[in-house]
Amino acid sequence: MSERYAPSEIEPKWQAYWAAHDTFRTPEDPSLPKAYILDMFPYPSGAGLHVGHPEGYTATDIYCRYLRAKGHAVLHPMGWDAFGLPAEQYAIQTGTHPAVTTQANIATFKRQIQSLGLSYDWSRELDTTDPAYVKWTQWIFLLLYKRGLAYQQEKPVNWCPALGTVLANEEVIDGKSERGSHPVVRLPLRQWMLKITAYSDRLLADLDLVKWPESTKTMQEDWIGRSEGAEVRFALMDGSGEALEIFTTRPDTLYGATFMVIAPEHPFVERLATPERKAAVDAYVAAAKNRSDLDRKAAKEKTGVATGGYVKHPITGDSVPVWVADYVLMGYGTGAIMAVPGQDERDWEFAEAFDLPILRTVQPEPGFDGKAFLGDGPAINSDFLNGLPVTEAKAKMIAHLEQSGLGTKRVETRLRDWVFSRQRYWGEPIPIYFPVETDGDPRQGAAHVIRYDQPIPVDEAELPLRLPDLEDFNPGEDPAGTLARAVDWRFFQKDGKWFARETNTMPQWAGSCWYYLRFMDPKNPDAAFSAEAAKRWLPVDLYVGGAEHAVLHLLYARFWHKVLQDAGLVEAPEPFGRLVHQGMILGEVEYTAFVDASGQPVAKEDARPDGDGGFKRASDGAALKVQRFPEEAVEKKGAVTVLKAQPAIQVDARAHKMSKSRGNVINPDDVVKAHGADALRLFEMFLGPLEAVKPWSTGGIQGVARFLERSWALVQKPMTGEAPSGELLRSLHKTIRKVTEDIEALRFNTGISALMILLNELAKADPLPKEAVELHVRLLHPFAPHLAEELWETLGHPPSLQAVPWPAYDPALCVDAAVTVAVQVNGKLRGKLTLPAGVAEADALQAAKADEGVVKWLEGKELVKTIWVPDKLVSFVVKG
RNA sequence: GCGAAUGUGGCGGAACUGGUAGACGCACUGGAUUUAGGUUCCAGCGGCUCACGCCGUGUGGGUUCGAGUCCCACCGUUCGCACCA
Repeated sequence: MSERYAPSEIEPKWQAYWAAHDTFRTPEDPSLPKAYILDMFPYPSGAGLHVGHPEGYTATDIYCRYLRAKGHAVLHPMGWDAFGLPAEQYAIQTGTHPAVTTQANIATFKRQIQSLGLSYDWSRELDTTDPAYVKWTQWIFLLLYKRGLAYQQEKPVNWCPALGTVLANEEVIDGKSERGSHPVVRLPLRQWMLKITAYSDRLLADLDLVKWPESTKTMQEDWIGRSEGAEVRFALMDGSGEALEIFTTRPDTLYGATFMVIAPEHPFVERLATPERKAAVDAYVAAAKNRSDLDRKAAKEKTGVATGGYVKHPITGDSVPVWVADYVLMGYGTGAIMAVPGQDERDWEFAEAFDLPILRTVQPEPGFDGKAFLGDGPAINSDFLNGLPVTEAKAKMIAHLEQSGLGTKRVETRLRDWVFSRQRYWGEPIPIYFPVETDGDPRQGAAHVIRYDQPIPVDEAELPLRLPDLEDFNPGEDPAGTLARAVDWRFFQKDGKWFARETNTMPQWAGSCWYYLRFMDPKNPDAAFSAEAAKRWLPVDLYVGGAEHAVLHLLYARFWHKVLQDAGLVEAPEPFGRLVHQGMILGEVEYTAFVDASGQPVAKEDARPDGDGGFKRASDGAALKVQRFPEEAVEKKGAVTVLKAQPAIQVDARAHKMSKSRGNVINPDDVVKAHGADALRLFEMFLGPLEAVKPWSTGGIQGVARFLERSWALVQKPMTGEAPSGELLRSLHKTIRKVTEDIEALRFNTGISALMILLNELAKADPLPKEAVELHVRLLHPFAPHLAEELWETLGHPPSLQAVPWPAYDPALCVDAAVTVAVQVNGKLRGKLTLPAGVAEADALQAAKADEGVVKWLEGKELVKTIWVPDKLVSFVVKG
């Protein structure tokens, strides 16, 4: 052993020890309480690990090491979400097969993760691109298909020519692809859809069963967007007997419906447009079709045109004019609304813009001077509803509509079915094929028709359906995707007939929808996972991952889980019992100010956005740029930070997201090299609460590195065999309690702080009881496992420390013998007393009154009230 | 615009159900050790004040003997959603 703490020596040593001894293999013993602790598995990008990854991973690692020491059977696996666009794009550019790139990236990620000493059971490692895994992803797809939850639909989708793929709405940001910012156009295409909407009620209701951050639950609720209302039929006036169906959440306001609005894509547009209005309507519809989402968002003014047509009000029988406007969306409800300007802001705006009548049907509260009134109040102008508050009026109207056959109660959700196919190469092939009508060999270019209306599932025995090997990964111009070009793979003969395979592949979400299930039973060749494994391990007890997955991944995985539950494969209704999002680690704080072309700093107040993402000087329009200043060049002045050289110039002090372009990325490899994995782990945990967003600080790591060195030094000191006693004993028990409670609550920053306090005390102890040092090492173990193992060995114990039970504390020893009692007079602190714990009220009051700091504040005053908080505080209220 | 979170020293952050604000660490200052730098150790470190003391948890009000913590209004920052009928 070397003289000094040398992480570069001890860390590889213990990593090798753990690997050789299978220290973290999941115990089979069913008598142990189970704990399934899961990290969101990463996409192994070419950039390698980021300091953000170890944050969540270290948190779960600490928790797992603690639980093992507490005697739990811990399942803590790691794997790779390895399908994905970057590998495919790299393949397109270089011709390297995505599998090759993916495996190389996985190797890098694995090396980096292992260098952090994380306690994964690597025997359960999985990779979503592994055919043995793909087989079961496809199997689950077929399960969905057979349960009627997967269907094909021609859909206008977001076709991105540059990526050669269709993107989900949520993957399109401002009309560009989320990855790569390529332009996106709308195009109708045959798609596989998953009927997630069939589960919307359960996905909503079962959020009550899980311990998740409230914000995440709210986001899922909003995403599902359930609203109750009614479907109402307004008869067409053309004598066809057909009706315009609308959805409303405010059936109580039916009497206030002064006009109707339908979406430009609504099928009735043609029928309702009168000959004299047809040209205007057609022009509006055509314009709406060409408007990008960006334009639609940017336009605040309501636009629309009257069709000239009318429908019949179901109750009053009045003729109601029908308008076309793009503020009504075809994708929600029925694509048609009854406009009630009196109680709806959007309808009010539209009515004002086009001079349409407005009728209030809810009495606004006195003094209300707004426009549309959305609040509660008695119904007015509404015949049989008059006087009823909103909720009752709604119910009464729905009952009336149902009785008279004019409408029905209806629940609408914002959630839409999930577009599940991608026109990509690097994904799981969808295990479906179709009959082909042809006279020749379609592989040779014979004319053929693929009967997409007759899908046939691939036989389970034939799974996995593998991807063909290609040399050219270019998607080409065919939106049907890369696989459409692989004709030898695509077309095949069976019993003399030709068939064509589905050329769409699954989205990246597919693999991550069920990986937590495969981890329970990763090598099973006969099933996705066994029933026993599911019973033993589900649900996941703690799931840690980024908040960016708050909606999509977590909602999709819950959906699949519920389908599997219905199929009898899992019992637990929810996959993830407790969920925590680690906060992002930002780059180091940067100081910036505007400068002009000559490099002269310019005050913030003189800068204006130039409308092009940049800034200009207000006075002369000269272009300004944002310049970084070193920390030494700035100082804090009052509430603001300014340049030292020019205190009139205010600088912006803030931390930014780490990004390659900003050049503020911290590579964990560098930190490990400089300070060791234990220091990196400890520092990331010490930075602040796990859930908080926090800036990295290169200097700050010194603090934890010093702490580790001092822990090392402590163990090199002479020790006594005598048991700890007195205040030291109490400190030890208090620290055990604090660290235990903090680990349970994932409050690692304060837990580490408690260890630092203990170390400071131990460093001063003379004599130094060996037992106390051992306790420090045992408590340190989950946080800095390499050092703790090394010190445990130095102390003369056989490895591994992981096998040593977690220390227990005696609550009786967690209280101090003496307490400090604060004395307040009229709420202000006037003195402090040191008294024995559990002191009687009378004794404390007597001591307080006698305290010299307090006496002068009581003299000559009348004592009105005395408050006694045991062991804490005496408060006197005086008058005069 | 709507929704959620958040605001505490120069910095990251502590503070259990209202009860000693600033734990722990970084940076900084002084001292010891050292040829020197670094390391290590000791001490100090919210602001004002010679001091008694006063002020201080984004701002302004309120409740309370007592508010970082509870209530009301506002401001800033971050995240999410964005015409969802």
